[in-house]
Amino acid sequence: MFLKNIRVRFAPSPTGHLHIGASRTVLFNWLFARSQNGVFILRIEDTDRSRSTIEFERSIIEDIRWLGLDWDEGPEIGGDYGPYYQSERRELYKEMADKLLEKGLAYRCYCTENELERSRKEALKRGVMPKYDGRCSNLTPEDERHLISEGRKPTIRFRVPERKIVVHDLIRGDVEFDSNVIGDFILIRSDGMAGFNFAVVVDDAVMKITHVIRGEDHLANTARHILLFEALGYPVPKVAHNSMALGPDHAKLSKRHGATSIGEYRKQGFLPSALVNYLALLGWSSGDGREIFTLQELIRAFSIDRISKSPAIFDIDKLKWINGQHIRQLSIGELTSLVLPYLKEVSYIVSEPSSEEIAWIEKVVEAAQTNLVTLSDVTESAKLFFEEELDYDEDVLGVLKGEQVPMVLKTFKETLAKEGEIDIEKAKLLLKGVAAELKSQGIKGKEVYHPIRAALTGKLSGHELFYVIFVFGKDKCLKRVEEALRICLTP
RNA sequence: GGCGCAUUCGUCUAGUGGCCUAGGACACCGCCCUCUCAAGGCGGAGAUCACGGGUUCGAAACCCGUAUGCGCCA
Repeated sequence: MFLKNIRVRFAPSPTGHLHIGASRTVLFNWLFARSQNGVFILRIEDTDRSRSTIEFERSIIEDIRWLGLDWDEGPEIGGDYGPYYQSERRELYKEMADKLLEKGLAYRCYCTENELERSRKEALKRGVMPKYDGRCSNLTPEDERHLISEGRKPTIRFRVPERKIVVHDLIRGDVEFDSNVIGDFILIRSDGMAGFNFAVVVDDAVMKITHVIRGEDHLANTARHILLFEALGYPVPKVAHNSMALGPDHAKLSKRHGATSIGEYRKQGFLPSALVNYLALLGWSSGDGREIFTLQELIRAFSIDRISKSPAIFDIDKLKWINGQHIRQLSIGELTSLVLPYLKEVSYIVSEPSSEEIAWIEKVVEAAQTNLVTLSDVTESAKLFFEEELDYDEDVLGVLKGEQVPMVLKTFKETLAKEGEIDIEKAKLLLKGVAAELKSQGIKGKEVYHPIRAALTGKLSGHELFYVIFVFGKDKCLKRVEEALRICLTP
């Protein structure tokens, strides 16, 4: 049933926040690990010290956790294959590079940036592919001594063998590359830091990664990786490259397209379960047409071979729809606690609410639930319940001036006055009763409900009326009806 | 410049040679429900399966080429 001893990893660079594209990759890795009873590893690729920051690292970790994805090895929890920061693995990279140097599979290159740049331009001018020409590949010890005496600091380059390389991609099938299009690339830079391609391979090899699931942008690099795994004497992990996430203009998703980081979606009031659900659908499908999933359900349904090959455009409308679906599946209690921060933000709630207040807020939430697309919509939806003053606009006043209105409101008021505590069922029945009574006097549905809505809310649209009565309670309703009666009786 | 990947309704996708006069979902439109806005239910419109050649009795599906988009290398 399960593949054996699966180990996968997600390896972000802390040079920015966790964005949509990357979070889809984490998700796929995590889902694969969980569905195969495997191990999910988080590794921080902070080799680029100038661009990496601790703030980004924290933000990425926080966002992954918020999405509901946990890791078995990595930052904060450690593991048997650490350290899980590339910046702490310099010695290892050096050791591995030295091994390749010894075996003659790598060599020191003393060319300077300037020299390389010059030959690159020249190649370009001649219309030839600009790749490293291997001029340092056969230096004698004497040559090297001479170059060092000039004060040159060497890089270590991989001696790329002549051969065909076939990448067996789990999503794309076999992809063939010819190594003669790859120049001898840098393993260790002159400052001693490992190059990206070398660090990834060393880490994946030593951490015993069995499956590499990552973005399509690394597909071509995989040819280099395979060469390195073999040179180092490690088994080549299985690879799967999922497509890119694009903006509506088919360009790679970026700031121009609005919110790109997971954190921004969280602030806007998207649920982690909805985001994960949408992300899964963006480039994967269950095959049976099902679209709404919880994380647990995704684990059961997931398989790598159902990941699609073509790039996917991020569609905020569909995300919104899925978010609404997830919001409607929440219990009132759950939704209430999720919505509290938004109510506090606009000062509808100022201090920690008592259990009595919570009970009332839950009523508000119940009324609002089917109207919400994002959690933050609650402030708009619940406005009516938190603001004391009513502002009747033109249309509303028009409705209140209707001929039948005094009678409707009086009937409503008198019926309500006889009631005790009001719950949803009672509110429904009460409205029905009022409507039935007035119907016998020739006043129809709309002429009943509309004025009552206008009187209670000052609006002509909004929540189901019985919710309004339920949330307001008897006294507030009576007060508002009396106010409205005064208005409609004033000529 | 070379190499690689991709291409089915506006968008995400189903589709692994006959079930495809191409199915579903979002968005859009209409109807129902209803005091209203949503939600929900029902229905509609929307894809010459990028294009051109083949292979085959039969192709969205397999092969070749072209175009476009994207990526990688430096």
